[in-house]
Amino acid sequence: MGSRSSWGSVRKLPSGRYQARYCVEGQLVAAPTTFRTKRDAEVYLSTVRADIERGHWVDPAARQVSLGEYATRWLDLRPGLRPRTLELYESELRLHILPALGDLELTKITPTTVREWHAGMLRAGTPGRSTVAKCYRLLRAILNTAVADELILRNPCVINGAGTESAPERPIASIPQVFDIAEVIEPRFRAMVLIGAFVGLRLGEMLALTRGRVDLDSGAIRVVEQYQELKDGTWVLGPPKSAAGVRRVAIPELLVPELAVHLDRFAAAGRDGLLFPGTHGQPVRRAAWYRAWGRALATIGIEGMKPHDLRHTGNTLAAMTGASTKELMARFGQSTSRAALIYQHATRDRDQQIADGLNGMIDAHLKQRPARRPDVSG
DNA sequence: ATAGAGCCGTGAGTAAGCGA
DNA sequence: TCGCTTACTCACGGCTCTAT
Repeated sequence: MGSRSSWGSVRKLPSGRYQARYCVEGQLVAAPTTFRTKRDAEVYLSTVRADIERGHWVDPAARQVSLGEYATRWLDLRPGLRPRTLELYESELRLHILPALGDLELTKITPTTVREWHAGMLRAGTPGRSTVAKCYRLLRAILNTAVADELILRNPCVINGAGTESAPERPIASIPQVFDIAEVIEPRFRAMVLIGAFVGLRLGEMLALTRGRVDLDSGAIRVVEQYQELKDGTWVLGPPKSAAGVRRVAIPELLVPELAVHLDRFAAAGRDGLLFPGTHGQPVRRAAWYRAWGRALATIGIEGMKPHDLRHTGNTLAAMTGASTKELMARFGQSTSRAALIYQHATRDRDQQIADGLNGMIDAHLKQRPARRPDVSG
């Protein structure tokens, strides 16, 4: 006969050891281990009771769940992830997280475990810092869910700043450079360069453009979807990166004839015909575009510029026209002012140039006339 | 403003294709 | 078969949206 209270009990097993059990939500839960003395079992029960009262109780069954099992389930329960993100998470888990931590039970993962895993990657130098930060963020996200599921008390990912990545400022193509690139790039990509720079579409958005989305009469492009290319080479047509990505963007008038020529020569037939079709009717492959870009830049001797930098050009030029941040966000499909500001760094540089120019004019003016002190007496 | 989370871009390495 | 080009795969690095 064991000792009892309203919620838990201790009993002596045939082995002579003591087992503590208690009732949670109508279920009888046994302690994960047995105890040598009845007193030890009772102490255990009292700590469990205290945890329950503080809201800190964790199901002992959860202690058996390994990170590997939990991470797999975590991914399964996120059907809303975009395909590319799913691919990314799977490879981060497979390559960097699970080999090191996958066999550990959730409750065995301590801040020290995480710290050692994280420091180990940084020390090794592979993967790069950006990937390390990504892996850390994914682990933290998974363990946050484990906290919410009440499988662990707190998240052991507590390294300050480990989840953030620093992004260097990107170069910006000047208007002459944009046209230089457009001039020498494979002709089927010419319009892509111009649209990228002066309409500022994201690559996936350009790939999903069809004849029907381009209205040369009113001079506008409707962006309503984007194409993503997966590892296995399949294509996924989906919504743009954010809700703000669905938009109508006006085309600078001088670009209209360029687009007319492109439609004529390169776009697939029909209203649903892709603007930038690949050789087999599918959207043109990213790699083909990057290669063409690389060759074009090599031809004209520009270094370090990447296709996505065209979008910076478009944003920055648009900012220089005096567009407000709101207007820029609408044009470039950004949903936060922070994103818009990322693209406006060069405008601050430009402002400095303006100030410098003014300075020169004032300087020239002052040199032409005798110095006169400002009259501050009256 | 910052942290957390999600998404996209890039390029090295390798396989496949192809003409000489 | 060789040597070159193109296509493909994979893993990494960077950007940006959302929540707080």
